[in-house]
Amino acid sequence: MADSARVADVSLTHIQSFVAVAEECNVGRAARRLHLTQPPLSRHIQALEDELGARLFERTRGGMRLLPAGEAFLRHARRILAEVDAAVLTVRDVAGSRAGG
Amino acid sequence: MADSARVADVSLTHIQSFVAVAEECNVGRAARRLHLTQPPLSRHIQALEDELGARLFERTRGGMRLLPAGEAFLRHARRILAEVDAAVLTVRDVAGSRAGG
DNA sequence: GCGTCCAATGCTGTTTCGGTATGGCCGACA
DNA sequence: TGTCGGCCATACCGAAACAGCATTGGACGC
Repeated sequence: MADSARVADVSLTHIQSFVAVAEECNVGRAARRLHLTQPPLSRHIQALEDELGARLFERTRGGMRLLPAGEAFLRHARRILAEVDAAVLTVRDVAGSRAGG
Repeated sequence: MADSARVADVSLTHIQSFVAVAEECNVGRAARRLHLTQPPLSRHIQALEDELGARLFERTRGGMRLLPAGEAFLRHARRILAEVDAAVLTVRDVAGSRAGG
């Protein structure tokens, strides 16, 4: 259909979850960092992998290790989050400067 | 705390909704384009404005017109969506080339 | 074998979300 | 002036999504 490669069902929440897990190499720790529990975070990763159609982590005995696809995604993920942050700040700045003076 | 300006509750869905409305200058039309109905889309915009703490559109008699804050956000929004698209494609490419050969 | 550490899964209560129906506003037109 | 049509916002409700708890299952160390 004409919807092309639509942004799919990837959500910012899933992306944040992914980055946290990638950095901690451990779902439980990442969960705490996100003020979440392990099961939903585990499902976030699964949902993301499912949506992307690619496995992002290797489940090892000790935790989670990034696969090549995961490393590629991580670079984009960080940029996306940074861009969202920038967008929020920009808007608040523009609106603030108009409202404030 | 260190969560600072965290990506907040802005969601990709809201961003997509915003872009559609910005381009159509009309909630109903944008809704159809997104395979949605007008009320939820109207709520997306409100939620986004609420989250950002800034009004993005001026509600005029004929529809929606971007305010300065909205124009600023639109530029970021397009970049975010493009970045997400790129991320998805990259991952599928990396995973595909490894799986396929 | 037993205890430990990890991620995954089953289940459930709550929250979120989209759709329908409706309201309020304003201009066009007769 | 009264009606019609187009617009966005709100009220309400049923369905889907989500987080948390409890538990399972796999792998290592002792």
